[in-house]
Amino acid sequence: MVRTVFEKPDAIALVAEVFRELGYEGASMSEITARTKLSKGSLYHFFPGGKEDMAAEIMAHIDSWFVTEMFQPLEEGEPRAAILNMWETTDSYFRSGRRVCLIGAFALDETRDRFSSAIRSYFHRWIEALAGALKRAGLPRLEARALAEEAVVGIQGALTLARALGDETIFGRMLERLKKRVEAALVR
Amino acid sequence: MVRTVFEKPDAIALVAEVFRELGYEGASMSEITARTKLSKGSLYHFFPGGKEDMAAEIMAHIDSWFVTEMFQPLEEGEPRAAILNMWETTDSYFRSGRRVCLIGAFALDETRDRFSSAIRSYFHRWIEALAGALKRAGLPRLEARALAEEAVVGIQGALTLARALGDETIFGRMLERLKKRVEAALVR
DNA sequence: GACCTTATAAACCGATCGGTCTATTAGAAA
DNA sequence: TTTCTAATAGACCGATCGGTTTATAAGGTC
Repeated sequence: MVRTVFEKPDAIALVAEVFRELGYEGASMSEITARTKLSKGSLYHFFPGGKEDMAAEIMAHIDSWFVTEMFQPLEEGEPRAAILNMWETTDSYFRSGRRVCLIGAFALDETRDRFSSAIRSYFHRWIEALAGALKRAGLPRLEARALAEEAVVGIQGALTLARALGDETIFGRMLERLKKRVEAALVR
Repeated sequence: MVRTVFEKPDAIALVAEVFRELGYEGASMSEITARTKLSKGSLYHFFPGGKEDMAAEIMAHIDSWFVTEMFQPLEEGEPRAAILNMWETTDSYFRSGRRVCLIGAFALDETRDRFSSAIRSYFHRWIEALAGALKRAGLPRLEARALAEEAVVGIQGALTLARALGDETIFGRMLERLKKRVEAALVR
């Protein structure tokens, strides 16, 4: 009998993709084992707390990825470069809109109540980090805040519509518009 | 024993609210009976096809509501008035962001595959209707198309973030921004 | 009041749910 | 090579799933 041995980071990434595709309730243990090829034994070995544990670890993993790749550069780095990096990172992470935002999806149904603080802090930090960078790049505080909010809203909305319409181009168009708007505000 | 007698439109509205709160997979029959006070007998009387039937009827109901209240005015009425009506209707329908867009939520997980054509046509018609009104109000075709897309994207994104952040004000702010942007484009 | 259609209640069904448990294997350490 | 721990496989569990069925009550029509 051939057995594949996984390590926890791989398990997190594999299970994450199933939650992304099926949602929290839709991702049954049998679907998770079928799609990831991880047996129940493996899953409960890595995630003793079951589904809720999996989701929590996945969200923490996503959050820390965004912190290092996007939020910290926005918070601490050269603001204009960090903002340009954000557009790039967003486009590649969400695969030009073909990939769902798991944290955004969790926010919509009752799953939100289980993970409300993780969900809230993810989006809050994203908006605040971007607003901070915009301010350091020269925008007045209120304008920076509004523009940051609008960008994160636009990204989430575009992800929803990309899937709803089955349209591979809408996400890129929206990202381009947001980028132009930010650049226009900065040169003004 | 006291029995309450329902009619189908009431049943649709009650079940819709449960799907909205729990999502398609999360809305189990036991949760639906508990929250709506409709027994299984009643539910399968009104919806012989079960959950899938319920969801399909609910989406059709929502769609036809939007057609009469928003899309047809945008398509046939005086464009500026219809657009103003759209902001109002959107704000009140989504209860200033406290209410989830069920069709948008269905688009995110595998539920989309069951109802893909209904989901696609709802958003497609919304964008096209708004783009048409903007064009009739004087905007060039491409600009009207882009602005319409941006408005629907912004509404969906604001709904996601309103729930994610537990913020009752973000939806109104976003709607106001979109409205301003449309008006600015029209007077230009 | 008799009759009939529509709607309701709840017991019941097999299938699947999330989760537990035991036995076994892979692979690093000595 | 022996030993030990981390990882895997899958049978098994009670609870809940979506759905069916039977019996009964509501409420309009005559």
